[in-house]
Amino acid sequence: MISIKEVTKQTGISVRTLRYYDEINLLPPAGKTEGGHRLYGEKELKKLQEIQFLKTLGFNLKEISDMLSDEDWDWAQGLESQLNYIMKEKEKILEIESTLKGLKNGLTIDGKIDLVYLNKLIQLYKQDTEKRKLYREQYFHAQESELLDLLPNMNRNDPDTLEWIALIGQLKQHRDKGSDAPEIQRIIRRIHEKTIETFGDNENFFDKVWEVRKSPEKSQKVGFYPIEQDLIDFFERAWDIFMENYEEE
Amino acid sequence: MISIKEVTKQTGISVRTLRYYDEINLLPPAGKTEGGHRLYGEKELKKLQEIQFLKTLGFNLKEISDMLSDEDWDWAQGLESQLNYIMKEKEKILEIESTLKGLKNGLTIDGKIDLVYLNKLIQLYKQDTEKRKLYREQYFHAQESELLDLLPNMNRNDPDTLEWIALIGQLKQHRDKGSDAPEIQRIIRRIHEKTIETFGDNENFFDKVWEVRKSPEKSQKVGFYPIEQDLIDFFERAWDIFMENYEEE
DNA sequence: ACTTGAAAGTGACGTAACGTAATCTTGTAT
DNA sequence: ATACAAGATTACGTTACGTCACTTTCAAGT
Repeated sequence: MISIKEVTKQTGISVRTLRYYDEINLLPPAGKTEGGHRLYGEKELKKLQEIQFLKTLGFNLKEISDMLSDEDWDWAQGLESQLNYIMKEKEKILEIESTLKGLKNGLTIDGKIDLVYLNKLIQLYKQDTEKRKLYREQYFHAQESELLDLLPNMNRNDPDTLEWIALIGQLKQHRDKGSDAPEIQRIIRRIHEKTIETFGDNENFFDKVWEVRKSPEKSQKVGFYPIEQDLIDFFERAWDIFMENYEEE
Repeated sequence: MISIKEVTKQTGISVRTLRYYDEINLLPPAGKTEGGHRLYGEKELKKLQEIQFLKTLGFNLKEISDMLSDEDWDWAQGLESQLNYIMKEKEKILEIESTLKGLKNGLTIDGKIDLVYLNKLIQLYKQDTEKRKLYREQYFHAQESELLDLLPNMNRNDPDTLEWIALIGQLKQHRDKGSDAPEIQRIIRRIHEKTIETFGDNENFFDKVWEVRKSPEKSQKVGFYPIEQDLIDFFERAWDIFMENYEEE
């Protein structure tokens, strides 16, 4: 029989917790002193460890109580349903993660956030996975469709995507300097390089992407992140200027 | 100006929720009727949508309140820290998932669960990833080490692992029938087939695995799931019988 | 035996975001 | 004018404890 203090020392579990477990009858102490101080034995220590372990599995105290008190508890069933629950939680978390990343990327590009608009966009995105796929396949071949995923994807967070997004963001930032300004042309050069790195010299594909990109409706249907029309126009002008100089060399 | 009922119709949000948002001053109604009934306008509807959206991102109402009331809210920072938080939650969930799967598999093999023992095992497993790797490399070559992961791994849930586990479980179930019983020999035959499917005819490797498997200490160091000694012995006898008949053919 | 400080006891309130009564008042359609 | 739906207020329940506030018990030293 050891004191409550000893238990907390050995297990790291707080006094309050032990009192609470006593209160809800999950783990009553083995006995009490005359003065009413709780005393615990080996059996209780073991049960305490079991409780802690089951807690790490995400069970709540009620469930744990049932499991440990019911001699005929159906572990297979219990674990299965807990796993189901956890898988659903995982799905939720993964969705949140991808939405957050999308938001971050959108913020980098736009500098501000229209929450309601983005919400709609995301709802749309979730619902229409199938439709979007069909629409994509109309415009692009199977191989090309894979290439599409290399474009800024909003929901990814890898260095590659980040650079695309950073480039578009920079473009926007310096837009007021005019499409032939050296800063702009430097950015365009990098975009050009990156395009070649990413897509090789698949010119045809690049043109197709550009055609879709230029139409907001088509962009939405394929699932591109929306970029303001005037930024797209601005980019096109800057791009043309760059290509003229580029071809002269 | 629309009534509270209209709002719930349009948004699906409960009356209680709206009252609560009013109470904590997150979303006060645009006005009230003489009798004190709440009235909402377009602005409030939009804000409500924003709140709902931010809630799906895992923010709590206090945070949302701050974000929406502070004109200079640092979205980049806020999203970043929320993403951090979510990533930690994801880690937790993933750990729970893998532990639950391990438990399920252990249950299939043993038919019962010693929670404290398993807890220790899992703690050990988490701590000693590095040590285990080193130990593995002493016994097995690099390529072989990859093959090891094809063995029943406790924390995986793919059909392949499940079949290994089912086979071991069946073996245990019918152990009382003796190592030469037809049921046992059928199971062994399947194990033999599966071994060849998995490892090809890398006999040398299989012998090494077997050597480690036969020693509980070595098994633990390499990270194999613990199987009772007498089950291993039983399997060895059954295996020998099978191989004799097999080689005669 | 007496004192004293640490350890333990028992309430009771707070947390997050509402759900769920219970009871009373207001709005509105007939 | 009346009836019935919709709304208001108040308050308790939920989870797993943390954190006071105040009182009592324990163990050690004198």
